[in-house]
Amino acid sequence: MYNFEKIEKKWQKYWETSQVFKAENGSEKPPYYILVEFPYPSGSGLHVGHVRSYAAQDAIARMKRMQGYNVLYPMGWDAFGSPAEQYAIKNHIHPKDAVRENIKTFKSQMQSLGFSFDWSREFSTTDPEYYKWTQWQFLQFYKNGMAYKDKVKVNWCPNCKVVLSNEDAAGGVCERCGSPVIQKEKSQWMLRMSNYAEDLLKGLDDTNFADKIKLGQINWIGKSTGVEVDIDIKDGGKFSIFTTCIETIYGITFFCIAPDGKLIKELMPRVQNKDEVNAYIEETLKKSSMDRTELNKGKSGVEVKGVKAINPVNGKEVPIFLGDFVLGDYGTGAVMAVPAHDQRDFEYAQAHNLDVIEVITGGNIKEKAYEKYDYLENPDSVLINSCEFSGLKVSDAKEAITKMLEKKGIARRVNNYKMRDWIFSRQRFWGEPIPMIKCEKCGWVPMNEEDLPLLLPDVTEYEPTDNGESPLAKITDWVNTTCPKCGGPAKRETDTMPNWAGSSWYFLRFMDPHNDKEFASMDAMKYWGKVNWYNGGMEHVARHLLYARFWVQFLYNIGLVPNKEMIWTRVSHGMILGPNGEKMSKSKGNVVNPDDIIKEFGSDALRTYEMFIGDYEKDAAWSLNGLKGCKKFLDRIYRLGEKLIKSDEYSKETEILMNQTIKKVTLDLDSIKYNTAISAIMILLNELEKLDNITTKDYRTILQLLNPIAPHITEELNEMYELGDKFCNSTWLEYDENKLENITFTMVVQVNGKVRGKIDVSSSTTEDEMKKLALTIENVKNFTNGKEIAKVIVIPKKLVNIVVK
RNA sequence: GCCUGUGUGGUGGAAUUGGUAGACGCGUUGGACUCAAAAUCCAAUGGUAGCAAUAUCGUGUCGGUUCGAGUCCGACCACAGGCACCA
Repeated sequence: MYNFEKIEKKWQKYWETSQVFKAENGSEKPPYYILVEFPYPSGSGLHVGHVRSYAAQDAIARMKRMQGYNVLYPMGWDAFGSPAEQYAIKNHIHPKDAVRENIKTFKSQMQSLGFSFDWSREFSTTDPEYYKWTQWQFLQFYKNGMAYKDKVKVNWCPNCKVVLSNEDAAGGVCERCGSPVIQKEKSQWMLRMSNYAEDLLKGLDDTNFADKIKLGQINWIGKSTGVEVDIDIKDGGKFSIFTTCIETIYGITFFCIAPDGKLIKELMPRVQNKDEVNAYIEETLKKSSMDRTELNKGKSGVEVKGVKAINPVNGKEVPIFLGDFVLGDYGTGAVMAVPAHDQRDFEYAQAHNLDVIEVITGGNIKEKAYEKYDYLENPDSVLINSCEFSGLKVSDAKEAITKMLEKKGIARRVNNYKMRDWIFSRQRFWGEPIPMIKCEKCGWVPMNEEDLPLLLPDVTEYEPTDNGESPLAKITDWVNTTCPKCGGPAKRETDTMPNWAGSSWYFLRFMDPHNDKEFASMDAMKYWGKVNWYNGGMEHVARHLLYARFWVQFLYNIGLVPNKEMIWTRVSHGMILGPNGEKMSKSKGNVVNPDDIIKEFGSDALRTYEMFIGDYEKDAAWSLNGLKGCKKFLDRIYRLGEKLIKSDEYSKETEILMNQTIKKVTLDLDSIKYNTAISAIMILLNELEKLDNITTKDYRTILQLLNPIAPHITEELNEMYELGDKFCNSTWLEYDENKLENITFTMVVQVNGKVRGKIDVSSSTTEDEMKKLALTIENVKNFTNGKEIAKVIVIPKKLVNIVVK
């Protein structure tokens, strides 16, 4: 048992006063930027899950420093957002006061874990010095035509009285409070993210994200390539449809249009069954797009009577239906329906008694639709019932029909994206105020950049208004202002930004956090380059990562950042689950507080355990016994110092293992395999314990290998036994390539692939010798005697497999 | 429904990417030390049979490829996450 409390405090103090972890901009050392998602400083304090990722990145940071890099490992606070606001509403304190307290707690918890953050770069997204630049960047979006105000149908949470982004309303319920989301029209600030769909896809090639993470991005963007076709309406008018399956155009038996789209409004005067249609529209508007697009739902819809569409390829008159599965804001808000070759259309046709016309051979359309996934893979499928295109293969028909329609001037090849523009307004208090002013004469006018930051006022009420306006709307002193353009009376925008805003560029600010001339200097950003490792939760992979990439790409395009992608590798850690294997939560009573663990076992033990707990990228359940095992390991490391003899050579018995372990730990830390790195150190410890004496070099080496993971105890022992420089000022370990191989190896002998014997032989044994030796083993003879040896396979320095008949 | 993962002892997990399955840790059992306990140390520990040597079965299931499969291929099952009438 060592006095971890005293030791840990001592070294934390030393690191703080000596500023060894301070990163220098423009240093001659090669830069290395390690980033971990900055936390939202919640009231409940640091979670053991935070510890996992900070400890992991800390280990890399410490090793990289020893390897001679100028490491930037910063920490800050993502402190805008609704939990602080909700807390403020409940407890009648200003969110900024609550946030200040929470940050204090988080910071002291982090410091008690000895993370090597460069605290000189700390900031919070709620600091006016920071959000000034978030506002400034918004103005750049605006000035470049990328921000606009639009009346859009938005997800409205009646409980929180806020508009939610499409992403925040997943599942048809408010992400924050769980209430059902309804659809409501509201004027919102929007960012033209859809302009970047193609660039965001292409940019993935310039990153080193894992495939599953790239796929997450690709799925969000949701590109589909197809054809937009103009459709004439009988007796005047027309509309467009978008399809990815133009080859089925002769199979159209009806069209389906969005109940919430513009087209139905235009058609209304001609509609015969107005009551029915209106009722259906009203019904649809109650539903979120999530509800509308849910599978296993009745194929609801009504025919729009009195209006017919003309199939452009054969002049047939076709009925038009309203269907809520067609969304007004995706594609053109209208689709062609081909029941023979689309299962959804097929079921719709059955429900509404519509024709089914087969146009591609190979399926059984009496039972179900023969869909593109199937016919595209069937080389025998050809078109039928398609006039001059009948007999063509599907891929040829696709091209031929498209060309024919293009020639007629009624079709265009287009790409559609699921990803929509980013709804950037929130009717909240605790966010960055949007620096826009509405003038009676001039309309929307951006604030003068030199007037930023636009500060949040100090008030006592944070409740949103009942009509959904931000609490800021009630503060008339703040709202009333003058127009920057004409000087006339004007009002400020009262919406604030979403909390994704501040986190979309914080990694740039860390490169130059105290700059009051720019959000970060080009020199600083060029020096640091891309973030080498970005760690965070899997839950942020789709949204946060996409927003951040979009933000950076925009800044790049207006010449303000040096790279189009600023993040090279993204790593996501698995969750730490409760001891029962379930997600930790207060309600389940399975929350582990890191403070308690540090107090009882020390932060080195906690760090070591969380690194040893399992595969870093997978979830793992908390285990007190596992933690105790790691504490025991550190105690043994401590006691190992009792049998030191002075020597700057490795003990002969462990020289090979030493070199092997240095190699393994170095490689494992570089590839986030912390659990096997620790396991290798444990194996080394087991061997060293067997010796009567170990050399000071042995000891220093094992301590240094462990230092990135358990920095306090290793620094202490290194100092106590005067083994050398402090690790935080040392260079990393080298291994000798010539001393990685043992003089003997265990040769495995198989007969027909089954292990029948093992024998230790010299590493210099040749393949022929291995063969001969194999056949001398008694048990091997038992299986080969009297049989014909057909083949002998030799894997050098590993095994011999004898194949007998 | 689609996409992406995952599936290995009592348990957390290893396995050099096709070459000894179960490293390392936990737990359990036995032993040493102790008046006793804790701590520590030593030994054993996938199932079955056997005193043992050893044999046999064994990485979700069923097949296949291979001298050899946890790893590759095909089909399926279960769980987790994501997306979704996206035309």
